[in-house]
Amino acid sequence: MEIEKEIMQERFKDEYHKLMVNQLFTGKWITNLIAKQLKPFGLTNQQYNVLRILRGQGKNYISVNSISDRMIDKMSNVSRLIDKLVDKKLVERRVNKVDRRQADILINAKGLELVNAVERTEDELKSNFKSLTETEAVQLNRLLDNLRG
Amino acid sequence: MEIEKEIMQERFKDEYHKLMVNQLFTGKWITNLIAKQLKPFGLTNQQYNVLRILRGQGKNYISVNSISDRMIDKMSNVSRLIDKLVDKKLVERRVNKVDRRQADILINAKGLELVNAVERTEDELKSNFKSLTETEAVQLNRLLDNLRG
DNA sequence: AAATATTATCTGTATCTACATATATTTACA
DNA sequence: TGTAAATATATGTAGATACAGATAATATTT
Repeated sequence: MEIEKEIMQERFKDEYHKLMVNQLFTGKWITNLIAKQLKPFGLTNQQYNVLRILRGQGKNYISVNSISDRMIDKMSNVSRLIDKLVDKKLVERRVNKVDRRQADILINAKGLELVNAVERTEDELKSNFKSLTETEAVQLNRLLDNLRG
Repeated sequence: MEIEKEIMQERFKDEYHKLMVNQLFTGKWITNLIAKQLKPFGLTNQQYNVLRILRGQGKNYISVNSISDRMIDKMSNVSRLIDKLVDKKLVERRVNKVDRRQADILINAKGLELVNAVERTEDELKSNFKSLTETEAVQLNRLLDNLRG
């Protein structure tokens, strides 16, 4: 649907202003779709993002800072986010032996199983985007990258 | 910058998955830019969004529900958001005489002045998007609308 | 008209988020 | 070596957010 209709606004000052609003709206739209996908699994979007990052590291430990660098939403409290995942027994945390300031994090079997279970529901999520052809998706990716300069 | 570099991920499963991540990342990027713009004015992104909606209504009162319909982020607590704006003496709230369930909201002079003051700083915000030509902006808007189906 | 459903807004609660600051450890360098 | 600076993570706090449910007024049905 056109962004004008989504937020009942008839016109924008210029194409850039419209783009800003459209971008914010679409970002929120996807965030909510993912939140709904994750709800049955008891995970927040950020927790899921962290679990996927950890899965990508395989059996290698990774520091809190490195996780933050790889996150979509580079928020400030990866610490407490990890706390939650430790509480849920999805990841392990231990002090790095070489640099004792550093906390090393590793996903465990239960965590892996959970990410994989979520991923099995991806088709339903993706069905929301199928109105774009792959060519358009490529084009959109390129424009978004350009937008951020 | 390419999204792969922004989040240090080498590859995505497919172009749609990349698009989802890119869209979330870019949405968050803009959200943060706006938050920074608003900080000196003591407003949150949603408060600013509401004030602009109210300004668009001129001297007409508008209900809490209608505000919600027009918001970029259609979150659940417009009530408490309005509370904040009332506390700050930027808007007025009164009970609708015809339908007493309904709360009518109106922006006041101080509120108008504040939105206008923020808007005078828009050029700096927009300078972040100038890497796109207007043609590309039109194209991006169209693709985002298509993405949401 | 009384009972029921619907609508509009508000409130309670747990959790999340942003920001500032604290703590602990390591590095740099005088 | 000893002290300051830098780095990595954690914590305190205020406020924002999502969700469920409460309250109040209006509309609909019987």
